[in-house]
Amino acid sequence: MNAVESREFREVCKRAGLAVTHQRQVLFEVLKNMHGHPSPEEVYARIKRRIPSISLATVYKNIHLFLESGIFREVSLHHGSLRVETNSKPHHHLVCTACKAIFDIDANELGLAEKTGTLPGGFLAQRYAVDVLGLCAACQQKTV
Amino acid sequence: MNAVESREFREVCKRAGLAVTHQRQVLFEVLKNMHGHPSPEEVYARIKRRIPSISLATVYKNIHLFLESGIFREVSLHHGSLRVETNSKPHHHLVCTACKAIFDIDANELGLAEKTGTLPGGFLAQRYAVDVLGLCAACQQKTV
DNA sequence: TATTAAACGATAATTATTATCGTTTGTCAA
DNA sequence: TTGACAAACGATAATAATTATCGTTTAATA
Repeated sequence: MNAVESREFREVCKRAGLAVTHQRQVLFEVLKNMHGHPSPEEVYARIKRRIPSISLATVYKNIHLFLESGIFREVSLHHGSLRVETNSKPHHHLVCTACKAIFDIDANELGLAEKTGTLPGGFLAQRYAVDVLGLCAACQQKTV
Repeated sequence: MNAVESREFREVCKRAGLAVTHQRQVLFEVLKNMHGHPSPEEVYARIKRRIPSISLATVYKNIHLFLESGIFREVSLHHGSLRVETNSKPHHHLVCTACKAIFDIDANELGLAEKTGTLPGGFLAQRYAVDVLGLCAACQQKTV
């Protein structure tokens, strides 16, 4: 990491109220240089090559801090335990980023023009699952 | 459950190649009558009121069978372990329902008209996370 | 450079889920 | 109807992912 990147990282930490530690800095770099959607274990394996003594717990804690601070995002907004969809009508989800509540919205009410058929790359699109992220009415009140 | 519903359930099981058991039938009814996005534990609590001796393992096993057979869906397509998004550009996901692979696609390449601002119900929409479900090129070959 | 809060590493604990296994039940053919 | 056999069941052990705890180390800042 060069001087400019290092300064940037210090800025990022300052904004998030995080101390600048070696582990945190290397994790940041590693994540920036990974591709796709790595799991904490995969990140841990990678960062261990640079800091063999690092703990898996430190990786988890710092990934969470990065997510909370908006420095990185997670792939699935509602990962965690299995949930069954009981609404059989075509619908999408309104996900409140504050309270994590999920509301259903009818597909036609959201009115997206969903392209099915073959997409670039040869992917055959069959169905769209849309999460609209934002704030529910109740949480908008609270944050005012 | 009346005679018509019972016949329907038998049909559903026949199509899925599943035996018609009492536990399975009650689980089916309970799921049909629940709302939202219940977890297996919540379903278990509910079904226990009608079959106190039922095992949590049975609930899990049958929920999975229902999901595999397409009788119900699960809320998140890529639930399970935490994944970090390393692609900082606005993009969406192509999710292969066969091999579970996730490919990124640039938001503008997908070209959805995303309505932000306040939606019906007072939800403040800030960002869209779209999963396009279908089959990747490789899996289309296999299923031919 | 001394103080203090934050972060670290090791690891125990927890949670969600899956596997195992002996017993029971549903299916199907005779 | 019944008997054989596969499927499903309940109890619970095992596993995987994640989080909590706690004594030690390190960074912030006065």
